[in-house]
Amino acid sequence: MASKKKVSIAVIRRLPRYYRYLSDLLLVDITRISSKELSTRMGITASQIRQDLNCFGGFGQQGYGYNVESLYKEIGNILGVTSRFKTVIIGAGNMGQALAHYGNFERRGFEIIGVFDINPELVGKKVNKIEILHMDLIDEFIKSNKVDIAILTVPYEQTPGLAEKMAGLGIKGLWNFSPMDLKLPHKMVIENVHLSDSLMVLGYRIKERYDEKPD
Amino acid sequence: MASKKKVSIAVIRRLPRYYRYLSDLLLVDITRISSKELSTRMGITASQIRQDLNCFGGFGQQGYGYNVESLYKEIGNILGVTSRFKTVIIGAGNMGQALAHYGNFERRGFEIIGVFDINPELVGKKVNKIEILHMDLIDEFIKSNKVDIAILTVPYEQTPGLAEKMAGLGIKGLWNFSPMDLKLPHKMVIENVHLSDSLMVLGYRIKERYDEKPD
DNA sequence: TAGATTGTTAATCGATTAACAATC
DNA sequence: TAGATTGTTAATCGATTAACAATC
Repeated sequence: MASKKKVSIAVIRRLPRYYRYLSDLLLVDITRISSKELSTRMGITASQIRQDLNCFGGFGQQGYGYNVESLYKEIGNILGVTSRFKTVIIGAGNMGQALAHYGNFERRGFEIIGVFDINPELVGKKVNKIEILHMDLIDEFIKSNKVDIAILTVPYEQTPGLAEKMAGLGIKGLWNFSPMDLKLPHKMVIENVHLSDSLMVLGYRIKERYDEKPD
Repeated sequence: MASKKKVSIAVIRRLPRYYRYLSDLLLVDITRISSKELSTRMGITASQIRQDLNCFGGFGQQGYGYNVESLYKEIGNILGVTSRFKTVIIGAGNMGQALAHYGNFERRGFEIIGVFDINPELVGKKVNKIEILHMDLIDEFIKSNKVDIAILTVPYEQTPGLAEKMAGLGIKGLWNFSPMDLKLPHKMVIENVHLSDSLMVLGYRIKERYDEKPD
C-alpha cells in the first residue's frame, strides 16, 4: 500500500474530541452510533465525521453505523493512548504541580517519571508521590531514563534556553506553557499552550457579544 | 458606516499572537516594521498579516510599514486589554491556584477579585493576596460585584452544573478547564481549555514524526 | 428483502496567498 | 522624485459539506 496522504492538523485536533464523546457514550452503555447521531451530539456535520474517520480507515459498517467501543479503541490507538511516553515536568511551581497532580495524563499514555526545579525550597518535596529533583540532575536523568517528553512550566526567560537544552538531550516533544512560540530548528515536536492567548480571545468574544451597539 | 462583516474566529485567534510579537519588538526598541519583516519573524505570509489587520482598520502607511507601538496599542484595544473584566476563580485546587498566581492576566485586563472552593481546608487561606471564600457565598458575591468572567477549575462532575449556575447569575464568559465541551443555550461565551487534548495531539505528532517506518 | 448508513466522489465554501494600483 | 510598502481585489488552495452508489 502506498504511503497515505498526510492527515491535516485540523483533523488531528478533532480526534481527542471524538475520543471524549465516545468515552461518554460508553459510560452510558451506548454500544452503537451513526455519524448522524454523533453529529447532533457534537454539533458538527455527519459528513465531517465520516471524512475524518476515513483518513484512518473504514471503522463503520453500512446500515449499522459505528460500534462505540471498537471506534473508541481505534481512535485511542491512533492517538497513542497505549503508548508509554516517558515524561518529565520541568518547573515545579504552581502550574507544574497542578499538572503533576492531574491523573488523566497517565491514562492517556503519559507517564510522569520526574519533576525538576532549581528552587532549593522545592527540591526534596513530593508532588503526587514523585520527589522533586534539582535541575542539576536532569541531563543524567533524561539520558538514563530515555525520556520522551518534557513539560516546560518555567518562567518566560528560561524557556528558550531550556528548550534548546532539551533538544540536545534527545527529547522528542515539548509541551510549552510559556507565552511564546517555541520554534526550534530541530526534529523535536513542540506543542504550545498559550493560556493568556485563550483568555484574551474570551475577552474579545465577550466584548463582541455584549457590546453590540447599533453604531 | 454599515455594520462590518463579522471577523472570522481564525483571525481573532491570531491577534494575541501578533500582540506578543509586537510586545517583543517594543522590548528591543524596534519602532517600525513592515508586514514582510514581521512575516519572516512569525512564519506566516505578509499577505495574511495585512489581510488580518485590515479587518479592523488601516493601521499601516504605504512606503513605511507599521509603527510598532501604535499597532501594539491598536491590537491591545481590539482585544480589550484596557478592559477591566471582573473575574472569579471557582475551584482553588492546584490549577485554580496556579492561575491565581499568574500575574499576566491582570495586565491583560482581567482582574481576579475572588477565589472560591467548597473544601473547608482551603477556605480562609490566601492565594496571591486573595482569601479563598466558601462556595456558599458565590451567588451574593457575583451579584454585588457584577462579576463578568468565571474561571472554572473544578472536578469534571461539577462543571456542567456550575456552568448552568453561572449563566443564571449573569456571568458573561466562562473559561473552562474541564475536559468537556461546555455548550449551553445561553448568551454566555465559553472558551474551553482542553489540556489533555493538547497533550494527546503532541503524542500523535511525536509518533508521526519519529515512527516513520517505510511501510 | 427493504431500510439504513457507510465510504467516497463531487460541489461548495471560506481562508490563504498572490498581485498590483494607490500612495506615503 | 523614486522606492517601498500598504490596502484591496482577484486567484488559488484546502477544508467542509452535499450527494449518492455501495453494501450491510
